[in-house]
Amino acid sequence: MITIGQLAKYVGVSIKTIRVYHDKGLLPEPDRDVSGYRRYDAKDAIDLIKIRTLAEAGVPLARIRDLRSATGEEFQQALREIDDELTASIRGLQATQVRLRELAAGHLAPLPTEVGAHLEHLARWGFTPRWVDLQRDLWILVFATYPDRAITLFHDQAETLANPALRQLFLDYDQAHDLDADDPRIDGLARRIVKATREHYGPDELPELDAASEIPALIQGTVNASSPAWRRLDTLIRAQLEA
Amino acid sequence: MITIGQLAKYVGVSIKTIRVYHDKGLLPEPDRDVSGYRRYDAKDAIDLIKIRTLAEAGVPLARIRDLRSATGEEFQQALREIDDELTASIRGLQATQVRLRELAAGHLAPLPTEVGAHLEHLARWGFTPRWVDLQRDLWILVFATYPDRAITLFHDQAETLANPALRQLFLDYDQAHDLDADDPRIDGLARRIVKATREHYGPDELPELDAASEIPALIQGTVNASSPAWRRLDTLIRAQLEA
DNA sequence: ACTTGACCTTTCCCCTGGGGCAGGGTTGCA
DNA sequence: TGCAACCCTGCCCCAGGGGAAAGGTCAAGT
Repeated sequence: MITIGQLAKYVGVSIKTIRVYHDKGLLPEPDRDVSGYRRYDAKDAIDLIKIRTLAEAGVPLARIRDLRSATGEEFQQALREIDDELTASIRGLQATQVRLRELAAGHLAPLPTEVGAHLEHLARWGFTPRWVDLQRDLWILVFATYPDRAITLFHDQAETLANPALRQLFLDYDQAHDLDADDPRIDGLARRIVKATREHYGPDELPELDAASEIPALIQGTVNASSPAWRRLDTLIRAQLEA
Repeated sequence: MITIGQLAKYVGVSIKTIRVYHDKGLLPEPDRDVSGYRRYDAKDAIDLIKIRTLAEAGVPLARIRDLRSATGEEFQQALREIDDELTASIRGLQATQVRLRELAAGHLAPLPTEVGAHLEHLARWGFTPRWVDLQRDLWILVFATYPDRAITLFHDQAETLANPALRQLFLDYDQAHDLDADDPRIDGLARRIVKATREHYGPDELPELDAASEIPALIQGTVNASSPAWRRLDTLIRAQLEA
């Protein structure tokens, strides 16, 4: 009949852990000797080893406790479930490891240099610093979120801005920030943007809308929050494109 | 400038999680709007994504917080360490899975039938119930701990007990339980046991001693605790074998 | 016989990584 | 003007223990 300390050392857990298991009903309290010390036998040791095997598999203590009163068949079934969960969490960790390595491999780099160059272009084309900052935030987010497709999206956007007529639309969008929400010029701008969008993508497919739902609504939220006029512009454009 | 709820949804965490990260200093508290709501920008979003990547790798929040002030080189070094730890914990889970499957495969079966038969033999040979119980505990433990080697050890032991002269030594060990610790018969028994051991294994290798250090000290502890005479016997045998 | 150190007992609060609730204020939309 | 859906802070809860306090017990050495 060994003491709690010997049992703990043998199984490789702390004394505290064994007492916690008693408190939570995982391991029955053994008899005490004359001085009130707990005294354990070999059965307790193998019970404890089983409990630890399950606990190390991530099974919550309450579930291990319930398993104590399970039949053989229920127990086997539970073990299969636990095994599956274990497999899933191993897969999860492996996926995390992949992401960790992507992080290490430099996807923390703020932005490709060509994007930085493009942002400087914007200022020279007459966009406000506010707009440039917004664009920087947008591309950081897009590159963080869709590292593989971001550069394509970026080239597409850069090409659009190389066209002076289209660029003017964006300049007008930028300027609209400070208009009153009910300024009639907003309606005109919305119509022109919708028209250009339809010409660019055809009447059937509107990839920009799809892209916009993937490219974080975060940015549109930012845009809308900072100006009532922009909010109205967004509402008008969406309504006309969906019509 | 988005709200906490939008940020949470975007990154895929709970609002609570973000607030916890503020409290723990992982993510700086952003500015508040006029109504006291936190307002976030894209930088916060990518910071949060980085934090989540590390947190999902099992990195404690305190360590992630410290990483915030690390240089690029320190950060890369930390990532390598985290990667290694992740590999180790995946290995650990896989090992747990193996043990879980052993458990499911029936290593919970108390004891092979031939061991049960052997224990009944012991009683008929004149061993006390106390000795038989001790042997049962021992074999339960050995089969739980070394499932692959236990049956070999058991056959070895059964063979030894089939020899009447050697069996008498164990019977004498059993009987010695109730002697006084300073009874001279204990010294005689110790000498006979040491002699038999040397004859059985030769003078150079003493596999029983090695096995005894692997086969849980738990049992020897139990043995020693239950009788001063047995304790003395153990001490004498060890001293003479090591000499 | 006494001390010493290692062990044991109980109770209590601490930690991490959040979840959930209470009780209140704010915003947007009809 | 109402209502749902936000947001705020503060609080307690969970698992799975760690560690400290304050005391009882045991074996060894002197």
